[in-house]
Amino acid sequence: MADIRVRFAPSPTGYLHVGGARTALYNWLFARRINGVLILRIEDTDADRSKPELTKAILDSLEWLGLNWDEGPFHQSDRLDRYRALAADLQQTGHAYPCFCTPEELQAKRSLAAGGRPWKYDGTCRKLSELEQQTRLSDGVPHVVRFRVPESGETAFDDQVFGRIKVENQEIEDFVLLRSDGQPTYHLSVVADDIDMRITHVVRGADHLSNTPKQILVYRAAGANLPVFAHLPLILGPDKQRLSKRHGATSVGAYRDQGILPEAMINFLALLGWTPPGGEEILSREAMAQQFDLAAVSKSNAVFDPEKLAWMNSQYLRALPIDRLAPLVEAELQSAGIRSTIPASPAEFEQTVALLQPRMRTLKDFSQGGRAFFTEEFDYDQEARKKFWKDASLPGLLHTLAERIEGIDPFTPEKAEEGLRGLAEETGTKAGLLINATRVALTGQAVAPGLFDIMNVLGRARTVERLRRAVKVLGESGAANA
RNA sequence: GGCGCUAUCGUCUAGGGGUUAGGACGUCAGAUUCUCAAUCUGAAAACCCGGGUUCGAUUCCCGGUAGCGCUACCA
Repeated sequence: MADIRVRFAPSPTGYLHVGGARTALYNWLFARRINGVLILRIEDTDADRSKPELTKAILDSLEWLGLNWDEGPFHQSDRLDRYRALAADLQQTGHAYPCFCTPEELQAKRSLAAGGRPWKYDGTCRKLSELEQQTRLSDGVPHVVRFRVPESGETAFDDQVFGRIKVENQEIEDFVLLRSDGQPTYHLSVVADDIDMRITHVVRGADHLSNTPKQILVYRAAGANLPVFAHLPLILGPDKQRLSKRHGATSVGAYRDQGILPEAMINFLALLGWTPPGGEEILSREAMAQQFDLAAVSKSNAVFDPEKLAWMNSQYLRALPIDRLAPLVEAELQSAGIRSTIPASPAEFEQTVALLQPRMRTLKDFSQGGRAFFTEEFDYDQEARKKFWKDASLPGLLHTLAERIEGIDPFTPEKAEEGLRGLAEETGTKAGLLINATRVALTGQAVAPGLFDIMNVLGRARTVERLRRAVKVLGESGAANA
């Protein structure tokens, strides 16, 4: 396997979105599989829309995902001379020509053409005589450089995912290579770079499928060998439209902020368009890299399902060793503005995290549903109150319960359970009623771990305190509700 | 509009000329009982339509339809 070289080439005009992340991932998997080289290239030739801070953000996201690269990042903005030189060569060899049509003229022709739809560049400047070209050039008339597309024949290639693709050359217009300000367009820079960087496999989104014939024409005009192309189906929103802001979170960073683990994100993304031969759903990136195959990539677009991502995340979350999870939870609490003082020691903190771990879907859940385990500043969930705090005997019962628990010494969850069940029996209440009400008192939530496990991590003093606080709250709201 | 590509449960997909069309998420129902967003069990749920080829098409071919992409001095 001689020198396989692939690249991931994002454009810093936005954050790294899930589609781009999957493209990066597939390049990464492909490179790892065959021991190739992955190159990172920043396609920032659109000076107006490219932002340096977005480059930084993209790099951060890649790093978070654990997708490392071997060469780069290279910036296209550093290579402008190279593109201009190639454009000059292509003019030299007759594969390109200067075009003096102004954007306004082109726009006018476009809208004139019935409905403005089927227009393609009419070749006005293609027909210019040598003399006329020279004259305008030396007059300094602004111009672009266009590629001279053959008038007949067809351009075809064998895509690793989509199979054979062919297009009649007459369907392709004389596209722009160099803008009037000297900036290259995508078609020029991408080909120049892929040639110079000796890219052997171009793995990118299917939105480039239709562009590929144009680029092949440039490769040939430049006298370069063609790479292998592999286009990836697109990732769509729930409405089957291309993923965009209105679908909510689409950037990798947004999912990181929502408490998704990078491993889960990677696993989920990998399965959007590819299934390992064995069909397993949960697999490490190493396992993926061992089995990854471009030819097995699906041809149809995939809808991004946040629900399945959340499920996948819960799988990874519960499989995480506690010593790796604890720091993540700590960071989450911090970013949620919770100064965790309740688990007094690292060991207790881990114990609390471990208790919560099996039922959490994202890191965020620790600071939301799990909030009461880390701070006294928590609210009682409205639904939970309605469901479990409606019995009139509760204030009295909780008051008594608090007293009994206070009297347990030494405190153990078993003793607490004995005490609670004893109280229930004496007063002729169902233990469930008391348990559920107490859970709300201790955590503010209807949904939480087993009650005596909760008491165990909270400890006696805090349990008693919260029971008393609940009695107070219950008294106030009881009056209000009556 | 033109050109290109695609089409299996709601979603991600496996499969393939004869199958009970498999799995996963989600949904629903039961179980458990101290809550469920945990766990277990079960259920409903798909081959876009029309032709052709064939003994037999969901699978192969053609057409239609739909969706997506490209159609910029964006990438």
